[in-house]
Amino acid sequence: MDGRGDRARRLMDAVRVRDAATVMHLDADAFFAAVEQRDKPSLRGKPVLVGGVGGRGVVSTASYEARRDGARSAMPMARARRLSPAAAVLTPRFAAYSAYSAVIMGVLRELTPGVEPLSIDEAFADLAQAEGGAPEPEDAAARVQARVAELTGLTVSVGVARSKLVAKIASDLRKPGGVVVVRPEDEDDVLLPLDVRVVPGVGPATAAALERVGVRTVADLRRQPLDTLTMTLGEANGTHLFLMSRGLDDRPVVVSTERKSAGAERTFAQDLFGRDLVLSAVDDVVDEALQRLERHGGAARTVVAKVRYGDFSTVTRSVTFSQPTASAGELRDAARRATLAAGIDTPVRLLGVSFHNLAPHAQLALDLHGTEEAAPGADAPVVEPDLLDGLDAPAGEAGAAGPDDATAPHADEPDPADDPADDPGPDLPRAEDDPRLVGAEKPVVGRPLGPAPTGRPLDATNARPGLDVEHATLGRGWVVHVRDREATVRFETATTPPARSRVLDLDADPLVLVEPVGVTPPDAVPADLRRTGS
DNA sequence: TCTGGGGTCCTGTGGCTT
DNA sequence: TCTGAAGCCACAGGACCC
Repeated sequence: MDGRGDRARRLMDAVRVRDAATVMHLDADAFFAAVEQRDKPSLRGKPVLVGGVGGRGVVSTASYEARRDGARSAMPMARARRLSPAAAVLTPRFAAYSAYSAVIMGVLRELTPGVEPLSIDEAFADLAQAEGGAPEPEDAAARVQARVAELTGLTVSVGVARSKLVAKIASDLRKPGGVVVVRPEDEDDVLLPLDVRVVPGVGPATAAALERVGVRTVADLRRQPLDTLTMTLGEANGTHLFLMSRGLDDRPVVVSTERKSAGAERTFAQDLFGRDLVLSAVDDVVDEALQRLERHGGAARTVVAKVRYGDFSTVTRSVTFSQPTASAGELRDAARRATLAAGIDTPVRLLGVSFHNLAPHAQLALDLHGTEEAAPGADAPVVEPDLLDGLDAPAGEAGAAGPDDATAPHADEPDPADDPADDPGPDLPRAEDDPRLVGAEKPVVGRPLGPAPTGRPLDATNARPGLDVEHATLGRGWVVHVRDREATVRFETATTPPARSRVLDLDADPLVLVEPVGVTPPDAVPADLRRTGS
């Protein structure tokens, strides 16, 4: 065997795969849409699209009914609506999804302490860590499904195998509501015929690169020498796929992972143009990013600004401090500088700000004792001086930010006359049929849309289809649409029968935006999943 | 058809230091 | 003093995931 073959052999020998199917992967089916159907009984069995309801929105999740019409995740919402014209289009309610997610993760933790949440609707569970030894995979999967259904009314798909890779692929094979257990001796039969695109890490670009060397299936992939894959896909990705095609994956189930970054970004309904407008919008995005940062340590050393232009090209620029800082002022300044460094001379579609190299507040207090009010430059980020000048320069004296920045030729202002006054929408919330709703979704230029604040009275400016509201006597319901001072609402919840929609005059019958009702967490319900004697 | 928003990870490049 | 190599780091862009 030559040196290259030796390398591949050493690589394979270094992987220690389990000898039994003890890694479970759980995936909630059409999660966002399923939660909406659960909380809104009138939508059960009907097509539902959850995602951005504005003109530039995309679909986060399509219910299975909408998928039958051809709607898919990541599809532009406008196209999904055309494919599924009867679908209810709803804005995401992350607070509700988080509550359901916590219940599902809790169900897994009843089974084993080794639970690794992957996202809001997915997790790995290490059955080998279960108290009393690993249960039978089919048993464990059935119990998890039953328990999730009992507590949330949702269905989940489960895969169990000896590795994360195969467990994840398996959970996707029989959606929705399926259980697929792949024992080691059956792995090749399951894996080899599959399209390479089912392998996690193979997206459109990698799939296209593989196609060029004749690889379409996992079997094709396995026939490729290690060198071919690393030359085609790079060292890390090539090595990864070489091993994955053989089911060689010994990544452990890790209970907690450290957050690496936190940020926010916003796409505007209309492109922004003009230095003042853009910088004002940056401030709003920074505010959101700072809130996230606060939840993940509170301090950061690197600030990255992202600017996407009207032609969808994207530029990022970063600013790094010598020490982490928790000063909102410093972080905000850095975000503004980085945005200017990226360039805002052409119309801006999206602005993003993210914080990296995170550090906890407490550590920061020691490290940066006394520097909070330090003179400019004491801990100055590394940027070109002309950008620093440009930020504070009076209009017309800006440096690299461009000569026209303070005198933008068409700096849009919010236009009160923009409010349409057309037909009311139909019963189900369909933004394109309800111009008021589209209008409400349009940001005041330079002021991106945030989540509607709860506790506020509902009106045409904060209405989004699907949000929870409460009426003094009619109780809880959800917004179908709002036109002027007239709101269409269905007063129903997860535990009521489907309700007809009602039209209310908001002056006579005010409604308040409220938080979603939670679901009962598993530790509040007596159960013993671990010992059910099989 | 016209492309969200939250992230992680990898790669190529270039500067700095030894 | 100059030069090249190697290692490290920061940066920017891109692919990918849900």
